[in-house]
Amino acid sequence: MPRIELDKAYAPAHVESRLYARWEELGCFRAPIRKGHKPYVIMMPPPNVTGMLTLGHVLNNSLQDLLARWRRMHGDDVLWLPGTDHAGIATQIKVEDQLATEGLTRHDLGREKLVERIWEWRENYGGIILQQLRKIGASCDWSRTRFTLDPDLSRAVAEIFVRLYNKGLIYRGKRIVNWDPEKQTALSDEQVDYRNVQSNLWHFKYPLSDGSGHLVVATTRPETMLGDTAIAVHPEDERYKHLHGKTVTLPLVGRKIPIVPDDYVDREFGTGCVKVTPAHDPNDFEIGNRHSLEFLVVIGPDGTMNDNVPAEFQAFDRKEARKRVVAALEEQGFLEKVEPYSHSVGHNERTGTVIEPLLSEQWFVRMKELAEPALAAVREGRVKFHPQHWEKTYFHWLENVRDWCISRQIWWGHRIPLWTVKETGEVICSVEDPTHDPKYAGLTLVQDPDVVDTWFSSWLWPFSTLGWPEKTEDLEHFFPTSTLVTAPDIIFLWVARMIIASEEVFGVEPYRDVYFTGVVRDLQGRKMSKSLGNSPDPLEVIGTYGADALRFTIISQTPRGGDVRFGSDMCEHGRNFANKLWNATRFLLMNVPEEGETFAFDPIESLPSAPEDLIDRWITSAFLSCANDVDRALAEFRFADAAKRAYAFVWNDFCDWYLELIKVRLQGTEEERLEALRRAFGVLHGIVRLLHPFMPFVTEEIYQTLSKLSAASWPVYSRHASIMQASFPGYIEALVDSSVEAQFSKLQDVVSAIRNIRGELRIAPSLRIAAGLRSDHRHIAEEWDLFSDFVMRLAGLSEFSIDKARPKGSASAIVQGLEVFVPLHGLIDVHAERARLGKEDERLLKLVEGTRAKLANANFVERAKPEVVEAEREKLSELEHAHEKIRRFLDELEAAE
RNA sequence: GGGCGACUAGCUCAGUUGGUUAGAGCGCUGGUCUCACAUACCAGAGGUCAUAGGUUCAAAUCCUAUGUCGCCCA
Repeated sequence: MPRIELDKAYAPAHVESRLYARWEELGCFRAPIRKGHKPYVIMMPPPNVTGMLTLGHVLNNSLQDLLARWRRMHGDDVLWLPGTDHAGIATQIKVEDQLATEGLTRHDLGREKLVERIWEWRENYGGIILQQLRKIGASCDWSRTRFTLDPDLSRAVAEIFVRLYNKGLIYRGKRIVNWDPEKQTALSDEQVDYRNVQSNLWHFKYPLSDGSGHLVVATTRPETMLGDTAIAVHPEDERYKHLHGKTVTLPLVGRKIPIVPDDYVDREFGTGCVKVTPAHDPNDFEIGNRHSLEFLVVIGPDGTMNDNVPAEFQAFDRKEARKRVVAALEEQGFLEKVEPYSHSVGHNERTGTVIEPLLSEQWFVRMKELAEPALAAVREGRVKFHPQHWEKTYFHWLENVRDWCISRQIWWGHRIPLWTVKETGEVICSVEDPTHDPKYAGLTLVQDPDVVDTWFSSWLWPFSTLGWPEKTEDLEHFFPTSTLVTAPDIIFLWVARMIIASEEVFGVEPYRDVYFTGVVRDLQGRKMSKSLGNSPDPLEVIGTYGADALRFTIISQTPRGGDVRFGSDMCEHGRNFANKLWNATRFLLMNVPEEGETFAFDPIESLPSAPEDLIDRWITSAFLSCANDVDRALAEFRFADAAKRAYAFVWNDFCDWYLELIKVRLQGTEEERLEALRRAFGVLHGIVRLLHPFMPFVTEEIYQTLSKLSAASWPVYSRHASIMQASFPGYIEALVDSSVEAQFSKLQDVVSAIRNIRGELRIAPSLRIAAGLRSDHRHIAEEWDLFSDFVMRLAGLSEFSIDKARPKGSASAIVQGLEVFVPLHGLIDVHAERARLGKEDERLLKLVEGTRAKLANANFVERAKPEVVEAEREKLSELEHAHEKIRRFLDELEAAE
């Protein structure tokens, strides 16, 4: 077989799409249902169907893919289910905007046509994001892709609605809702974004009806005064006690409204009197209920003043009405003062429209009792949050949960499955459309015009995607799921509600673990946003650096659940790492025999135990420890730790030390050479499997190369069409040997010490020099003879003398009790060496003194744990020994001068 | 106003239950195109662990307060 040659640098663009296509062809992503295999299931948080890939998605989905690939390599039946969300308001807006360019509104088209149009839009542009996810290597089961408006999922929505309705958990209520006058729909509390707004606080005089003076009220919303139906004061407020039960006459309107005592009033705020507008403020609504006040709606659904106000204000928009009311009050002498004031105002989180609290009839879910099992699930640890502190937020919300307004006055979404019989007023709640039911023949059935909140379908996602309410094989095998990876900002909107739904329907939790990612920010710590233009396009980043680079960088940058600061440049980290791995492979391949018999090696797990060579034993041991650490880190959701651990092993241990060391053996006899190569390839085979979940493409490409080279000789169970099917490196305790690792670290330290001398003394790298090693305690020749070739190679020596006398006038160092020296032979700067030793002398002196002081402290010796004291004593003796030596070397240097 | 989280090298972050000389990557300085990789190699500099108290023989780590920043809720 001809030698396999790799490009000098890894070129991701050449391999990524090819490999991804192959994975799909092989059906690698399809979730199997196999006897004796544990399922491992992740439901992808469905991105909006209007969505485009952002770095947030990259982070989120890279982590999901990491988990999916890792568990798949452990032999689990992995299902990672993708899909999109119909995103009611966002999507409808998108298409309405499109219509607007044609000069049309949704009313021109009518409901049916608009919905048709939106489906059309979805066919053409919807779900681009799912295509984009393929670019990062997402290994989700595309054959099971779901959309929240799919017929199956719609049925699930109707089913849950009917169940809750029949249990009395869904009711129709007249409440203050968050009304968007522009889109003309209600929103849930969670869809409202409160922003601080600079405005004014207006103080108005309301005259007492008996003519005995006036009260002053402060408000940020003058226009609502037209709908005031009371004045409230604190019951204990001495200033106003005598006024309870009296009335004031509302300026501009002339209505007499009562003064009521209510605890809600903050005595410190303003004058301690508040105007009460029960139909336009949630708090006033409560006051209105408590005191049976009139609920007077003065602002209509379109945000203009309605017929319930004096004619001069009717039909004006909220903003204009405010101006006119203030002007009129001022003119008539009711305006006491205006002061600048900043307060928070609700906005539609999607469109930014100012929300109008409005009294209207909506459908609500009664949350209190549904919340109980969901609270218990997390309290009892059946669902675990990572990081755990999010539990507090979860508890706080659920313990104070309010009823959920689920009806939306838009057209794109799941219709509410309720029909009213026009003739009888009977209400039918039914999964099936009853219109054609013979039972109602001859009667007119009118379906509720509203749709449900999008989240009312998303909360079923963990099981509606598996076919519920049908009892499917998928549902049977894959539910409950395993892990949810999502952002904490939807902990209420989605996470809590999924747990609620799952508890309600199945009495079990929808997943065992929830991992909350952080927010991706720019390098200044700002949130990525379109308007700031600080959000790099992930696809461009992939084009520049490669998908593996982006993934690896973002994974190793993610602090546990903390926010990620990200700049595209940072992807160099991942790109360089992929290239490093590539070149390590390239190097080994260059050493494969050119012609003759097929070269064969065994994957690391198949290596015979206890190889003779210390270096082989060391790299094997180090690799297995690393694999074990990575495995554990992943199991604990410490993704960055896992990535960093693997990185450090591959770069420092494998490339910097191991590959450099085996170069000696690669220049030895043919037998030595092949033996060294076989071991090295065995380790590399383990490394690519270890890294595959992090960097799927480059590892697959290398794996394919290794297969081509040698698969014929591998055990059948380790021959795979794709690395995805190979096993994640396991832990073989017998091959992990800490004494070997300790011994090896001596070799490293000796080499480093010589390099340090070379570097500090400015000895040209090309200059081969002599160096030596000795110890006061025992003869070390035997042990170190084996290593001398390696030390010579790594430290650039022409000669390495072991346990021989140290020539006067040497540069020296003490490492692990060993004396390392480099004879100066007059060609080296004595001054520099003195400076170097002086620095070391100072450093050691400080340590020695510090340690002595510690041990001189009777309290320490008495109270600290004996092993700590003992360790401290040992440390002192070592430090003293080293320090003495350095001192002596310094003296010698003086003498030599 | 209430709650949560963060503050460690110029930058981005590690630092497990208090206990060897606080680490890494990038950046910086000096040197190398050493036959895998300059997307690299070798060496080096750089930190009173936000501040002030406290607990302890011992604090980056535990407690309290303060400051700065961020997030959530109202």
